[in-house]
Amino acid sequence: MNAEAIKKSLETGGLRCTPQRYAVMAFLTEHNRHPTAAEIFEAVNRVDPRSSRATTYNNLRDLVQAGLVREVAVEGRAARFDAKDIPHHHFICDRCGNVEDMEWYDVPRPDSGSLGKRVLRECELIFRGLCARCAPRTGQTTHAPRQVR
Amino acid sequence: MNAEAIKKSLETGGLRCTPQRYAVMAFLTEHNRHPTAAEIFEAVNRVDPRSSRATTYNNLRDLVQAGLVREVAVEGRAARFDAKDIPHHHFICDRCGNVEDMEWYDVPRPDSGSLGKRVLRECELIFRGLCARCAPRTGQTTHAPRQVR
DNA sequence: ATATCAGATTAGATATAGTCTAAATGATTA
DNA sequence: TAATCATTTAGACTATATCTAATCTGATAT
Repeated sequence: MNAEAIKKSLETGGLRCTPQRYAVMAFLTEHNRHPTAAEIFEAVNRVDPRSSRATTYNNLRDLVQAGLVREVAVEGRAARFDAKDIPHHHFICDRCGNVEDMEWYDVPRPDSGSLGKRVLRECELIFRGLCARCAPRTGQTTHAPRQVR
Repeated sequence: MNAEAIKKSLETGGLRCTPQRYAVMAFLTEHNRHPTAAEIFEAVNRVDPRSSRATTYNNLRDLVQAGLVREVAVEGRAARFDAKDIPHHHFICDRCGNVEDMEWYDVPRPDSGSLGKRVLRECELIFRGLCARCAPRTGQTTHAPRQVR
């Protein structure tokens, strides 16, 4: 996503394209490593324009509300963020907590009976297990049932 | 799940059945409202045996590690817990953050190609939208893209 | 050009959620 | 009984995120 596209997507989302907001969005589109708010704050402050911690959080919240960014809550760890450009699912590592993108495929929706009066917005598939780096290692995971075998 | 069954499931998970641990597990099997750690702490302290905050957290972590309890991270809110007795998916309300059980159905797994060297433990389906209580109301959601229509 | 004003940014205080520590207690084994 | 290990506890501490009140910015109106 280039500068113009980012600018446009912000405006489409009803958000003014401020330097700080742009920096957050640009960082997220350039890195699909699902950074935490703290990492984003650090990253955008390594270069101008600077941005305070509060602003980073404010902008992340605005971007999530506008539907441009997704917030991924991870058990026992800081939330992670990623640009919602290409649809995808997530793989969360039991051991290191890293979030990785997984190829998207359609998810069967629940039938309207079990949905009741609820209004469904999206179906999200989360895979859990050990990531490629953690799989070869042994030892205990931090946030998952112990591995039975 | 009766007292004996809870006791047994703890022991199967390699956990001693202490009064405090039992109280946490019993509360979770009796209430499928996905309480937070704070709510569980409060609940088990309304009756004997009392349990400190640290113990409540310790026991929740032990129960999760033993695979008896599931921890559900919710964006911007405290984690929620539920007994893993009957398999089910989750519906998380954009507005109030409540977690509700949804009828379980089999999820198509990713093909081994996209999985790579990762080791898959489970596939979790999360539905998002507005719960039955929030759906009729208007106004802004806290942690979700604004509703376009 | 200047005034106005809503939105945005800021530093730092505050709140919330969860973990850690060290001591005491309780259960199990030798 | 003595030794050992797991568990519990109160309260300190850490991490994550939000709030506050002052200031700044830039668009629009005058």
